[in-house]
Amino acid sequence: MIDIKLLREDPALVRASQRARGEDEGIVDAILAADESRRSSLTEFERLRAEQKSVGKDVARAQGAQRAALLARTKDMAARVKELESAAAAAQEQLDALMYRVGNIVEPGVPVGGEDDYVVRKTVGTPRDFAVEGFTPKDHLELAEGLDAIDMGRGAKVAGARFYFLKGVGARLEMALLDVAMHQAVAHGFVPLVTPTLVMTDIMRGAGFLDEHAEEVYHLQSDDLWLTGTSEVALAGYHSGELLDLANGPLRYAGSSTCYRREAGSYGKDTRGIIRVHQFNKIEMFVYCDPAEAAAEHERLLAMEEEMLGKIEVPYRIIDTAAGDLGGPAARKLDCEAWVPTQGRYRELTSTSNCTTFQARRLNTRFRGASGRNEIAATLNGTLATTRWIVAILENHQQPDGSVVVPAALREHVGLDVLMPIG
RNA sequence: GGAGGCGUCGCCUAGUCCGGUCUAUGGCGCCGCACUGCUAAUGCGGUUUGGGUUCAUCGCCCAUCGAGGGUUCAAAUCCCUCCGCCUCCGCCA
Repeated sequence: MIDIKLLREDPALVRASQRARGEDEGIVDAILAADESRRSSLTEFERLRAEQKSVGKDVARAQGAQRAALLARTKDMAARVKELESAAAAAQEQLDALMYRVGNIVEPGVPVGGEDDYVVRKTVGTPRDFAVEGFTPKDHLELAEGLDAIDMGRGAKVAGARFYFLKGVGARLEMALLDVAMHQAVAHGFVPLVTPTLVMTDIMRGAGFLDEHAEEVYHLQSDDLWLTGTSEVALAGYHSGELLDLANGPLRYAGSSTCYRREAGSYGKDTRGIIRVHQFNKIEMFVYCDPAEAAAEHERLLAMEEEMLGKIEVPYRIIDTAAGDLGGPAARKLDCEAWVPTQGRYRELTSTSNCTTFQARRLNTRFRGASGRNEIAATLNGTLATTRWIVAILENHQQPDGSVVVPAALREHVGLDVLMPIG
């Protein structure tokens, strides 16, 4: 949620941000009006409540007929106070409902437009030329089946479409990848956390995952808990309601969790293999810091992702996502996309977002600012490894015989230099 | 699964049985001022967090005793639900 004071003081800024996102800018005026009515109804309530309290003290002191007279008066007043209180609460609710619909203020410099209007910041590495090498590359699933590394059929039998088993070298490869990512995180001072994957509604909403894409999230109705699509959710909730000490710099965490996504509305997209699945594993970086340091911290998270991508030795590019493609909490989002030979295009492997104070305001996460005042902290997140990385590793390191060379940095963790087809 | 105890403004703590004098007690810590070669000690004052009002300051007001409801003229205090911590019993490993 953005700061209502900012909206009051600089509505044009909020309108511009909404416009950049391709969202309703008329909501700004609706909020100003709702804020006005909230404040006037609150003032009205508070005035009568103050009177009620002071008369209540007289009641305590009064005796006999005088007391009865006061009671008659305060009885009516109590009913009126109750009305005004619920009117004020309703006005607050109305304002909140509108505020929850406003995305974070887009960071200056973010490209304007939609999904296809990203700006490529940098391209690293050169895709292999399989024509020159003299063979047609297999896609990740065909390779994995040859290696007996992924079993989609049995995944579907047991859990349905978009579920799978990682098996043998597939399982080993995933664990190695997550392990290498976690080691890197620790080496850079991140604190490892294995997080809950079920969270309460307040946390899910606070992290910003129930605003527009609630249908993307699995919900356990009988317990009213939500399955997280990323450990970002639990990590954002980790310090909710707390006053942080950031005097020694940002708090940096590396969360490890299984992630669950309903993938509603993606029928027919990426149906082959493990590119888009309902369940996968991820190492996620998460940072709490002073908002003044957030942009610099964002670059640090990106550097972490690049270091990790360097270890799997695949060509990739970095894109600056356009405003219209940002999630509500993000002020800026930078994705690293790896080259997938059989698709002839780059696919997202990591995503790092600067959420500034958007999540922390909802989750009431503050810190003691330089001025001595309590301020809302900034939060950032970024991917360090996911199951999907296997796709890029298999396809980019395949050989004509269907074997796959393990990138040097993973070899010790996998326990193999080359993954060999079975049979 | 069953029985019970507990949660107070940084930390500890009084208050809850029996509703009003709670504007939440006291200690520690912290901040300011005074005194003082310096430090310490001492004294005095301040010290939850949000919000409203105000151009702003001072101030005034509202909410806040784990969270949310309820009863009442009035709730830290009574009732209900939830969250968390602890103890015991049962069951499973």
